[in-house]
Amino acid sequence: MGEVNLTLKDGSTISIEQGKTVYDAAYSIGAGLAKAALAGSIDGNMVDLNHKISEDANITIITDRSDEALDILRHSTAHLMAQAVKELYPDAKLAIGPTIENGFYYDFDIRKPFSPEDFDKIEKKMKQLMKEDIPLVREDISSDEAIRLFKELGEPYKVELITDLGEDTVSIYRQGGFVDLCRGPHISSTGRLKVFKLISNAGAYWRGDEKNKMLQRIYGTAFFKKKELGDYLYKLEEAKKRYHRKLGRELDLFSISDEAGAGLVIYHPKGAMLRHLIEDFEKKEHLKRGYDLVVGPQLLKVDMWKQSGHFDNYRENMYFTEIDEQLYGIKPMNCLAHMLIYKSKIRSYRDLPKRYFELGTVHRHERTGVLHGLMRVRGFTQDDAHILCTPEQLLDEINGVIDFVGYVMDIFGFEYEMELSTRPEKSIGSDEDWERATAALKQALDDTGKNYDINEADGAFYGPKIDIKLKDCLDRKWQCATIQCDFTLPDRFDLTYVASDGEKHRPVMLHRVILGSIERFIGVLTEHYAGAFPTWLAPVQAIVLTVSEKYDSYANQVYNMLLDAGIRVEIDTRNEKLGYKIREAQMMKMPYMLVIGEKEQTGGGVSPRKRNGEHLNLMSVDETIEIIMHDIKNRR
RNA sequence: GCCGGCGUAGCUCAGCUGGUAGAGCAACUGAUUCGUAAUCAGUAGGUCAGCGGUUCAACUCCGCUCGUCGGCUCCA
Repeated sequence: MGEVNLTLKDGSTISIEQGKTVYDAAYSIGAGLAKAALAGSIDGNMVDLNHKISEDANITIITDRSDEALDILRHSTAHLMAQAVKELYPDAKLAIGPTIENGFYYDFDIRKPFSPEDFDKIEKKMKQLMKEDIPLVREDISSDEAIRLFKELGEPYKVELITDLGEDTVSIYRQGGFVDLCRGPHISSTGRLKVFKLISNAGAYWRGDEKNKMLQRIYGTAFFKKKELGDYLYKLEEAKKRYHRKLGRELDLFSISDEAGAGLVIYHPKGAMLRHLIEDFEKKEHLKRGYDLVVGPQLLKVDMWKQSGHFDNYRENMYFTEIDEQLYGIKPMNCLAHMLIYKSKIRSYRDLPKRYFELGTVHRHERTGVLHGLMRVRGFTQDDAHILCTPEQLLDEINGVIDFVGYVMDIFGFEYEMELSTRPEKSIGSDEDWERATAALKQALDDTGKNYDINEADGAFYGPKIDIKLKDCLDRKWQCATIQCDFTLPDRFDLTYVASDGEKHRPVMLHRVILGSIERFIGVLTEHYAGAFPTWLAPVQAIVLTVSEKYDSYANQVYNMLLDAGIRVEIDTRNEKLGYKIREAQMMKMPYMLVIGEKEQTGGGVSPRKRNGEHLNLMSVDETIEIIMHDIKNRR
């Protein structure tokens, strides 16, 4: 046996006997490292500790401090859980068990769904298996052999996976009597899995297809240290305090009432004010960018929905109503009226682009299980626009929208992710159209210099799109802005413009929203600010608080001065102690509390207290107004 | 739509294995006139989500419906 040379991350090299393992390599660097080692990486490929090294390579030892370590730990914990489940419920069939952002899950086909009481049993079993310190052993075997093995074990899902992989060989991992198909790598034995917790269970379709059988999924998480798990669970608890429905009730912004119907939002005065402020902001920003404000009707005759294709493709999601023996569809999208506006005149290339903007309220019949607070509702208002332009103008228009999104998200302080979705299997339009539009979207994304993901085959059936997603308090992503190319509508409605050649041409259409749905945006925004809206957006910007009734008259003067200055102000002259009033205003997350007592009355001013607890000294009312106006002007 | 959890006063929650409801806060009334996150006392408030079933008896058990939460699928 010869020696092999291994190059470490820092560029130094070591040599070990050929056929020795990654663990041996780690040991030769240091006993401490060997002890901490979880796995290794050979020329960029992740491998187990007992992987035998056969030739010269670059090697990295993965310890719990490596970025990949948590993934390995969680993946192994998923196996541990699966082993526990199989021992407790031998009938359960294994499906898949990957790691996800904050943990892992494993899907099982099992007659009786899991309930939270089962979690204790499973966790207990996992702890027991952990104590047994069972080694996880990798084996590379031929696919045929693997299929035979899993057939014997009665694991049809694994057989299906291996068959679909179509590889000559696959790797399996054994831990005691438990066997799983897995790419690896894994930690070397179950004894190293100490900190884990099962979080929730849920149904999940096999391979994500609702035509397939529903499997039972258990979500869990794992960490290296108990404290990390504790921190994670604490973070989840804290996040729940920012949940927009809770804040919506506490701040009296909105409600969703059983009586009115699921998924229908009722805005209370403060929520309606917030919405008004956002809409007002949007109208101004759109006008600045050459959009025209338009308004379409709430329902249109069914013939129009047939012409647009909605009746064929979107009927399940639409509400209909019959009046005078005429069927009408309540709009689920705003595009139709915009088509009619375009068609109301002959358009020249000189008129283009046309940008029609509408704060359009739409209704969609969403399936009951998908409704979710303000994030997913049945009636919502989009900041919708349809841009009709020549093919040559397309790129500029897309760039304009992306800039617009960036500008707006910056004002609200959002980080966002962008995704490009390309042509799906079921789609219409010519290859050239798709290519040109996809290229334009991609070009525009590249021009931003920002990262973006590509979702292959995830575009709309009528065109490719860019989606922009924001995160909620639990880091779940919600699509807000979207920019979609549409090849069907200009065609179906026979939209044309006269080009310089005097001939009629088909315009290109862009469908886009910036905030998406105002409802969803308010939901995300509420969680983003934890309800403490910046002064320019706060439904109530300041509240005048009196120390006692003796100062009511002066306090009312101050209140009127702020009102005259255009500040959204309230006054609290109730017969309560100052501390009580402060507490209440604080819980309502009001940006400015203006205290008025003896000192202020004689001095002719106010003592402002800011939401963050900061006291400002006695100052004149004018000065206070100036400070608040400064916040508003700077959108703080 | 599917899988699982939950649904008790406006809010947060008690209510053991069935014997027909309780607290704190909020609300209302009264007293207190009070300086930066809760003054004290009293009063009122619930067809226990709805409907049906089992039972002498159901908030407690069963079924269905509605709503909601966590997921899956779908989507702004």
